[in-house]
Amino acid sequence: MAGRSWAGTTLDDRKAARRGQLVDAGLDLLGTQGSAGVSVRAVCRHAKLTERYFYESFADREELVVAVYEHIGEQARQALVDAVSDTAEPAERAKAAVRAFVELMLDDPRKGRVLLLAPITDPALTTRGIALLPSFAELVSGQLSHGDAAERQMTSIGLVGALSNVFIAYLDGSLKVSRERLIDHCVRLVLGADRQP
Amino acid sequence: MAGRSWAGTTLDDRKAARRGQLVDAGLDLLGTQGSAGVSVRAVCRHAKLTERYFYESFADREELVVAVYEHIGEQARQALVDAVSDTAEPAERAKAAVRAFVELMLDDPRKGRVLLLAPITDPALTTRGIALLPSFAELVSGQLSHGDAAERQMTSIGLVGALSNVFIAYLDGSLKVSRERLIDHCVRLVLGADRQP
DNA sequence: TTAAATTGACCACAACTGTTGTCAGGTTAA
DNA sequence: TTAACCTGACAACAGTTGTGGTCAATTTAA
Repeated sequence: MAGRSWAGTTLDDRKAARRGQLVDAGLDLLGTQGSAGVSVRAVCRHAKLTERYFYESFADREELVVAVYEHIGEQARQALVDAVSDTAEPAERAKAAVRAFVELMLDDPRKGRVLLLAPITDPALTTRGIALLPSFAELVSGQLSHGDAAERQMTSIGLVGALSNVFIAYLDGSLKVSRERLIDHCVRLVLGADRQP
Repeated sequence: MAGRSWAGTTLDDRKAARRGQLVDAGLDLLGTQGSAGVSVRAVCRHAKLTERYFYESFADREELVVAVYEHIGEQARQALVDAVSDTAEPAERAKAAVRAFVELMLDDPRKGRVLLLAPITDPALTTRGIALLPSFAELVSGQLSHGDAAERQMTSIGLVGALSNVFIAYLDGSLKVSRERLIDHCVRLVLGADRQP
């Protein structure tokens, strides 16, 4: 029986808590050491749990990685939606969205690295094409007005690449500019992505 | 004595040939299976040589990876320089450069993946900040006229990111456009990177 | 022919991986 | 207190890794 209380909490609660610890540990490792640092054993050591509990919540190493990525992805999506829902004017919306994204990543760079780097470095994510960023780009830039479908697709892909690279450079310290200038530049990228040649 | 002839060739020659085989094998693995596929043993199996000869030419797994990256980087640089040296008119130069780059990568996608993906996926490259692409961007876009140093740096980083992402999408098949449209779009990206907001 | 140099096939080591299993103890409801 | 359950620490498996070494066979210059 799952509802039976044990040590003050129910079994399901404790199981969920352990799952949370594992995801947190996964975020920590994926966000600092990258894909190679995320082994079942390392995650367990980090979460101070034994392998037993890993396989209680995840079938695979892969499943954990996906869970971490989607966990962060959901946070980012939510942050974007919140930021956008406040304002109606397009330029302001873009600015608010970019600002929300930057703040999410600067307040916790691990999240930025998971979101931007993990999908290209970890096979578990690469294979499945679980790339949330393109959908973010659509969300941010609304609908691009110029060009046909292929044109818009290229523009959107390029925009995501440009933003990612700028963020990454900022995160690893090779781009030294103020937070405000970074945001400004990214806003201009977003707004300028849809111009006639 | 190194000049002594053996089996028709000198020792140094054979050593260099083996080194070449190892680098080729490294390119093959890094360009298809990614960073994780490049282990000393896998490279040796692929090159049909034994570990002994690996350590004859490289101290580390790391050294091999760097050698592969720089090998391809040099090829790309050369292709760019050749393409640019033909024409003087800026727009034509950009077009020629982009075309040369695209052709290099399409004729051998492994090279594209090594050049674009390896520096962010392999720790041996990530750590050392061996990213040739920024210097390529400068070479391609000449000198950006607008903005101060930080502005130009952000623009350049963004441009590289945009191009990389478009290339990558093209390489893995998620972007289905003709070669000509791809080149056109990239040329517009390069030319448009340096416009006033 | 003899002695030296080169080669390739292995083997050894310790460390790590994913995954499953066992087993002694603690905690709780009955 | 007893019996059911939960927990944590391990062990075992077969595999891979980086890095080094050994040893017999081959190839050549002398």
